Parts: sequence; C-alpha cells; structure tokens
Amino acid sequence: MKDINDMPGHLVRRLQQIAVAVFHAQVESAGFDLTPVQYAALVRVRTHPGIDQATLAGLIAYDRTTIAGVVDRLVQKGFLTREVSGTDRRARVLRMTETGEAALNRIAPAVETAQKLMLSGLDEVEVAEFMRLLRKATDAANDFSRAPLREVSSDPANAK
Amino acid sequence: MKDINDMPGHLVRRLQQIAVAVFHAQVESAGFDLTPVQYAALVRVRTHPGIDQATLAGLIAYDRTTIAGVVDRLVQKGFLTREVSGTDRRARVLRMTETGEAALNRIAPAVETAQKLMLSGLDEVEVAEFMRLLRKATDAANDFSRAPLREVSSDPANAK
DNA sequence: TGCTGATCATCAGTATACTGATTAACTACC
DNA sequence: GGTAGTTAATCAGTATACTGATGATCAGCA
Repeated sequence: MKDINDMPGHLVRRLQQIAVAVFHAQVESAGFDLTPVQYAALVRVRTHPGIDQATLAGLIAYDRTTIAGVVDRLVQKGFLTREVSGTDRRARVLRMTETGEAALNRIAPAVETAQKLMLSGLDEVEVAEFMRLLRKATDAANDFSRAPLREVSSDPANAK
Repeated sequence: MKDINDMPGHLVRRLQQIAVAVFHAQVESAGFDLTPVQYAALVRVRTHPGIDQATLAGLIAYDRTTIAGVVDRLVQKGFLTREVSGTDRRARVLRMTETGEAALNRIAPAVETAQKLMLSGLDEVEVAEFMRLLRKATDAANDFSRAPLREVSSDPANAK
C-alpha cells in the first residue's frame, strides 16, 4: 500500500463526499433543502410510524446521539412530529406529517437521479457487482461500528 | 429502489463510518490518537515537503476550509510545522517534524490492519474488484465534489 | 417492595465537511 | 505602473458523527 489513493478507506471517504455533493445538488434543484441523513430518517419513519429514536437509529445505522439533532431539524421543518410515548415515558415517538409525506414524494426522483450520478462511471454490470460487494462488506463489518445496523425482528416490514 | 439499504449512497456512508471506527480502534491500540484525515494529510506532507495548504487539499480531495482545522491539530500535536512561504506570502508552507515522521512509521502497521479489517467480509479477488470499481467510480465523479482530487502535474511523485 | 442493571434521550466536547463571505497577496494585461 | 481578476487562508454558520457522562425511566428479580 504505497499510496493513500490505493487505500479503501480513503477512496470510500471520497465516494461518500461525492455522494453527499450529488445528493445536495439534485435535491436542491428539486426545490428542497434536505440532507442524505435526513432523507434516510424520513423514509424509515414512513415505513415505521410511531418508531422511537433509538430504534430508528438502529434501523439506519446511526449513532444515537446524532439522531437527536437530525430529528430536531426534521421537526423544525414540519416533516416529523415527536411526542413522548404513552407506554414508555423515556421514549419519543416519531410520526410523519402530511407535509413530510408530500416532500418525500417530490424528492424521490431527485434521490434516484443522485444514486445514478454518483456511480455514473460504472456500467450496469459493474453497478450491480459494486452494490453486491458493498452490501457484503458492510454486513460483515457491521459490528465494528458504534452505530451498527439493528433490524427489528418483530417487524413485518422486515420480512424478506 | 424500494429500500434505503439498496441505495449506494446509504451503503457507502455506512462503510465509511465502519472505516473510521476501525481506523480509530487500530490506531488507538498502537498508542496514538490520530484521525483518518489527519493521517492522510501527514502522509501527503511527507511525500511533498513544503506543500501549501490549498495544494495539499487538492492532492487528497479535501475541502480547503476543512484543511485549516486538520493542520491546526497536527501542528498542535507537534507533527507538522506551518510557516509563511518565502515566495508567496499568502501561502502557508507545511513540513513534517521528526516527531511526525516517527509517529507515521509507528502508525503504518495499524493503518494497514484497519484497511484489511474494513473489508474483512470480502475475499482477495473481491477486494481487488471492489478497489477497481471504487477507483473507477470516484475518478468519474471526481468533479461532482466541491473538493475534487487535483494532481500536481509538475510533480515527480505523480509520475506513474 | 425495593434494588440492580439496562435503556432512552440528552448534554458537553471534539473533529470532519460544507457554503458563503472577507482579507491579503499575487498575476496578467492594458 | 495601475487595475482587474484570481488565489491562499481564514471566519461565521450549519450539519453530520463520535466519546463519555448524566438523568429519567423501565424491567427483572430477590
């Protein structure tokens, strides 16, 4: 490993930065101001209405501390509501608003475009192989992260 | 694209987080406290003594603003020196100290281990293919980022 | 019931990353 | 030689991400 540019960690950082830049550009031209992380959180709350913050963090592999700020901004934008749970007063229950639902629908095409753009250097076969390897690598190293992916077993949306 | 977990942007973010976590763990057990970004900057200053901050940023695809803080911390740790250039008084010239050189040598094995660990889910052939695709994708989308990779043409270290 | 350990959310602190603006200094061109 | 455009660095502001700590609450168990 003679060079920084031959290190997977460095290349992954660069691709992630590219992904964020492309995402921002696409979403902005669709007339919205939403970050990739905020988008992921919104999508997950839609598929899991009433989810608490800790479970949400596990489902999209965030750090628990980070999620608080993300949710703050989504609530401030009027895309989410946050209320104290009726069954567990420690937990905050999250739900999408109609505004959030509408925004998500309008943003979806921009997000699709962004995913294609960030891999525009690869052909169709290469994209599929890249995705397979990405999934395999992240799955295997999941627990190395402080914010590992944690699926909810008692969750119908989780059934393959 | 039904799910967040099928989006390249999301998976790349996760792998990057894993990479950072593994890097920290390895470097820490080697007795140092250095981030991936700080490591990359150190390595580049070693191969390009007397480089200015803006050129350094281009060589490792950082944002120019970000580099200031990174260099600050490296100077504070005693790994780099920063001085006003003699030929261009706007520029700050960076050089490694002996302390920095020694640290880099001691850290190198930990960084190698971290690179292997983050891709421990892939076999040898898959790692090679993953690296090839990563390089191809980042090269093609380089200019989408605000902090694109900019190689220095008049640079002997750049000759292939 | 009361205790212990675990969990949810938050806070303080640090380190990337980015946008947009400003200041100082350099370069090119008239 | 002066001016316009460019460039290096920095600053203010915002948004991830992480570590480690704390307070409130819950669940299990003697």
